Amino acid sequence: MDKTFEPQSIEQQCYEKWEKEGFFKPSGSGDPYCILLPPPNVTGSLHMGHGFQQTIMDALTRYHRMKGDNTLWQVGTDHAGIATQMVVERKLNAEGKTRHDLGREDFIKKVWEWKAESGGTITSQMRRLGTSPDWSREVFTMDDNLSNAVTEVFVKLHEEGLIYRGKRLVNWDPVLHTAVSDLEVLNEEEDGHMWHMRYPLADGDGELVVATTRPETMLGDTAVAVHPDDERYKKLVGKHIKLPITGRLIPIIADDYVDPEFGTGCVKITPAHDFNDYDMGKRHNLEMINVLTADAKINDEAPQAYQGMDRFEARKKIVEDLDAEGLLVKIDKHKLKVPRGDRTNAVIEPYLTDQWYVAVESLAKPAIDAVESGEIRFIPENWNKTYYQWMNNIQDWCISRQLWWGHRIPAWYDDAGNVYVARTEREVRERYGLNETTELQQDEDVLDTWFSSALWPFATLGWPEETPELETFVPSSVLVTGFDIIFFWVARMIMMTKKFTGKIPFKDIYITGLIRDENGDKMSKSKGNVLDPIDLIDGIAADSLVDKRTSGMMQPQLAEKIAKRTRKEFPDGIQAYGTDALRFTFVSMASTSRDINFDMGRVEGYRNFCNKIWNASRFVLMNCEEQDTGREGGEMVLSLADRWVWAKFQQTLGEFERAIADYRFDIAAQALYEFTWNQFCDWYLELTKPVLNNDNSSEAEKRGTRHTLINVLEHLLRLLHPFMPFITDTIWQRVAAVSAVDVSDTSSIMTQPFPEQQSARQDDQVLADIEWVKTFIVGIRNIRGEMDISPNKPLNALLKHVSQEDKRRLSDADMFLDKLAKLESVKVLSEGEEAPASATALVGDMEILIPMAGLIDKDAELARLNKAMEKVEKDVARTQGKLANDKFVSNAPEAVIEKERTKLQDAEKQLEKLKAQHHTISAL
RNA sequence: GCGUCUAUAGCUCAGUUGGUUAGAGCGCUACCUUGACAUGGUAGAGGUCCCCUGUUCGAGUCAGGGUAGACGCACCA
Repeated sequence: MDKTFEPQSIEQQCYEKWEKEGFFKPSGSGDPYCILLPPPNVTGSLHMGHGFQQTIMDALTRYHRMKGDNTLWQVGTDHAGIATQMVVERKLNAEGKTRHDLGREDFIKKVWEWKAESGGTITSQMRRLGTSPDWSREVFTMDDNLSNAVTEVFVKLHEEGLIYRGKRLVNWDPVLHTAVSDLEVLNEEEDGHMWHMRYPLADGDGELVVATTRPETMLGDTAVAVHPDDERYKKLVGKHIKLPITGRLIPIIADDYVDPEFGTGCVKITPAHDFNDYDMGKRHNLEMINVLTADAKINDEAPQAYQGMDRFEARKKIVEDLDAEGLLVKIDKHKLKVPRGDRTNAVIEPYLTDQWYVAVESLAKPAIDAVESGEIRFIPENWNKTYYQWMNNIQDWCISRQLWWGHRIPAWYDDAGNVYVARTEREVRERYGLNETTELQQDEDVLDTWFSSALWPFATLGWPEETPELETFVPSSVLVTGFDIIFFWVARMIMMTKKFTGKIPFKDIYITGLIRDENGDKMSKSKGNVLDPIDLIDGIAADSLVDKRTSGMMQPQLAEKIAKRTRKEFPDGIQAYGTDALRFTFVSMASTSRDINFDMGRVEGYRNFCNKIWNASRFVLMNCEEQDTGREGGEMVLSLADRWVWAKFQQTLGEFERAIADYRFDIAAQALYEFTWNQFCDWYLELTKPVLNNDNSSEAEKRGTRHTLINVLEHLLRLLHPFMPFITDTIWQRVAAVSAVDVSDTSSIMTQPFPEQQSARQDDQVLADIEWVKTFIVGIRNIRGEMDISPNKPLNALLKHVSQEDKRRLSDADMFLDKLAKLESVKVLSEGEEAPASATALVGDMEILIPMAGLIDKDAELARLNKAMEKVEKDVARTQGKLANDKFVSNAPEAVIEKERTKLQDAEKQLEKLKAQHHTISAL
């Protein structure tokens, strides 16, 4: 094995083998365990959020697979209607064409071509991450079987009256020319103005002043509203306004919705361009005049002077024109929420169009019940509040999109405009008795991408066919996803899966935090702080990283700043840390918090951890390969350390499994790290050396230690495997051959069973014994460290107050003590025997004395003692205070009081010894 | 307006139902190339647990109030 761990040299071949051997498929036996991959956009490439969530899913998948569960990780990609269409359109634009030049059919062909070429990016990146989904079941949301499911669901919901078509005000993206759902609209507060405009009464008898943030919509005003009880305007209700510029007559109406305190108390009503006005228009039966085109220009409903003008241009002109006529009262500064499309960032326009909707209320009810009853569990739990809040106020879902890429709506129109819904045109004709002479046109619209995503839990498993997978893997075990798509996706899956299978889609919903940069900023192209997980795996030179961060920017003016920042942060680029280090970083960051600041220092730390595992394994192999490890039998004697490391391993295994059951991957990772580095490497490996490098050790002792070395490592690799698949499998190949593993199946650690709890190996006595050994050794090292005694200088130790148990431990562990503390001799003083002036360390009641002659400086030792006494004195004072408090003694549980008493006794004893020591030394 | 979350070492974060001296990694200091590993070892320094008031024998942990910040939903033209 190489001296340092080189991840690049092992990962690729490992993965190819796993996939080729079919290790990712469900075993077909055991309890079902299933995870659905949230399908990434087929246009996408792997970002830190994917890396994070997929590492967690893969860890769970590998863990359950090793546990013997019938484990399926269902994988697939999403056609991502808007995103994909935009990507391909942009490519066309670069060639000087638009999608309209191609026409619908050819454009869609182009998208499929693009998908065939570039759609595999994200799945190949997933492979780099070591994920182990069942690729043989990979699906795409536009595949025939999924498309059939989409059609089926649409038709069924329509039959039940839960899908309907209607002309309503929708959120219209004037750049994309499509309706979008409420969720796709982001409302950000922006600086704007409030214009106060004079609306003269038609009878010439006065005027009303209305206040608006959107003066251009006045072209579509069909009323002015006041509050019914507003004394100022009461008598005007029923009269008419002569609307400026257009000259139309519009009524003054009364409605509770108007807040008399706000603005002037008079509201212009534009039912076709404002959601509240729309509702009021319905209530009062007002005319709805649409004055905008699909790209938000003024249409020909408006006076000619404004036609064809962009809405913001028209705003300016209208304000000018009103001002010229003396109808502009004032302009105030005003903050308002501006709706923008989440894809285009264009200002969204409420727009009157025909769209398809899902009536969600009846679907929401069972979906709420499923969480309230505890059948579905959010982790962390508080996310259910977010879920309830939305579900209890859920609005009908606009599912039609005026795009070309997506599932086309299975509805057909005849020349008279009648609409027929069925699976195919032929079914329409059969069902509605239409012969071939009736011309039918399929609806031009496609469905919201989330409509098909909502079917993911059952459509991927074969629905509407009744497949065995559907039977076995619905509900799935856990959904791992971010809180940003609870409404978009999670809630809708629950509704649809309940509706169409009667079952819940998943039992647990593990909501992960959002990965941010080290300053807590969201990673974004425009901030130039994006990290690519693949760059952390492979490394990247500074120049390449700068190029990557500054190319293809929406705002090229930021490039210079980003380049500078990047060079400052990564003057030497990013090192190649390898997949296992990155994965371990992800799991160790997976605590319950909502935002996770990604810290490069941790990746480096965990890369070092990989190297530690690598080198520890080298040590083990060096001592076990071509040696007798007890594989073929033979007498074995286990040392105290051997028995201890097994006990410690058992403890760690328990902690790990508890943490995984609680989805506390950070705790699980911490347990692994701590055991591997601080116990196995720092202590156990050191403790094997006195046995193995000792001519006095018997062959049975050596065999026992080698056996323990290789087999604890073998178990440890299996324990680590779900988090660090590559390094563990690579090392395991060599370890297995020497260990007690059955050689008939050593193809991969992946297919090995997960380590099991063995009560025979739990041993509290041996744990305490080694604690004693550690305290002994650390005590001596302490003296060395603070007294500036070279670690190479052999010491002679004297022991005072040695109990029977100390004596037993001394005899069991003497070779460990001699070697690790570098002792030349250990002598037990008999009671009353005089000791020379010494530096001391305490192990319980026992005192270790290192004679000072020629070694130890008096003042240094006094300083050290003073420091120790100070600590203990503080402790004594605190504990005494507690015990002197009657209230504490009478109220606290007996166990707590007892603890305090013991503590005080120990501390007092210690203090006494330290004082005596101090006294002796001072007297020198 | 309604709701959720966060504040602990220089930095990034853990800290279970209240109960020993509040922990880890990185960084920092000193020493050490000891035959697994300098991507290492040994020893160490470093904390007003955001503030205030309570509850309690006892509060980083519970309650109330505040400060600073993040987010979601609904919104007044």
